[in-house]
Amino acid sequence: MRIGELAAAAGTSTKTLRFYEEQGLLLAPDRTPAGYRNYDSTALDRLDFIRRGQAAGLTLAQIQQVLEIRDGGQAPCGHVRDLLDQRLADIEDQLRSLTALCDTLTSLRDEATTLHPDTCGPDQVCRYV
Amino acid sequence: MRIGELAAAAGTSTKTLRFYEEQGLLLAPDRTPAGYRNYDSTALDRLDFIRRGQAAGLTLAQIQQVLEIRDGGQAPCGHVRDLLDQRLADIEDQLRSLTALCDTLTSLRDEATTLHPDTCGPDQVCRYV
DNA sequence: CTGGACCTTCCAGTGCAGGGCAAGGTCAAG
DNA sequence: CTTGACCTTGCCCTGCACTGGAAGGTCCAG
Repeated sequence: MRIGELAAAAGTSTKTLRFYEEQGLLLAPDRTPAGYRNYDSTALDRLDFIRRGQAAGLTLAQIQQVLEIRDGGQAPCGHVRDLLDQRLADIEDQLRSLTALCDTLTSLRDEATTLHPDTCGPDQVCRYV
Repeated sequence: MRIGELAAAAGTSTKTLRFYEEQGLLLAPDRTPAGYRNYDSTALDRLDFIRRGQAAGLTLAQIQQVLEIRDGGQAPCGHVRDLLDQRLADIEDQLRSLTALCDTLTSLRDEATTLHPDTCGPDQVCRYV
């Protein structure tokens, strides 16, 4: 399987695949005599795992760590649990601050709708913000 | 008021102030004979506005647009309303996808807690993700 | 044998919001 | 007179996940 086929199968670009290899996410595949990368089907599984990890909000560096543990022959379960816990805590923080921001913006918006524009004093930049 | 004083008063750094000036967010202040920036108190108001805009999730480029309209002598109200609307829509999207992600992660975590690590097959990278 | 699709490597840039450091000028206190 | 705190400009660096382009090699159909 050449790089273009794998990219198409995984729904990504050849650029991205070479980048992943450089970052240690994809193992360097065999090469044809001409130097072309020659992937086997496990590469696609690996890409699917990377995609699921990204969908879970992990960074490429974190995904790389998990793959490295697995490549070393160990089950990365404990590490993955820690990563998921950390992500959950981060996301709950983000949710809290986004919710607060949403409330603030909503009330700013409501003021902006009910107040007349000409009540803006020249002394302030904008009474809405 | 020199740049260090203004930075301290605004709770930011001199680097940031010079950066804002370069980006058109702060007007270029007068200079002392030695070439030092000499701010008046309106600069602090402007920085407060920038900080409020950032707190509302606007980018510096968007804040700069609002300030530019205001500097041009017009009230930026309509534009600000549009920006706030856009931000609100974006945030609601973010909230939706974060909530979904949170649910997904929570169930992944629960599986990771209840399943034994040794049920991980060697054929998959990690059954948790 | 030629054209076009594909592959290779390397270098550089994107967006956001600054941070770090160098080399030099200025000012007030001791 | 010197020390130290502050100021000036200029240039590159950060993190994240890619993306673009140049210059050249390979493979297959017509």
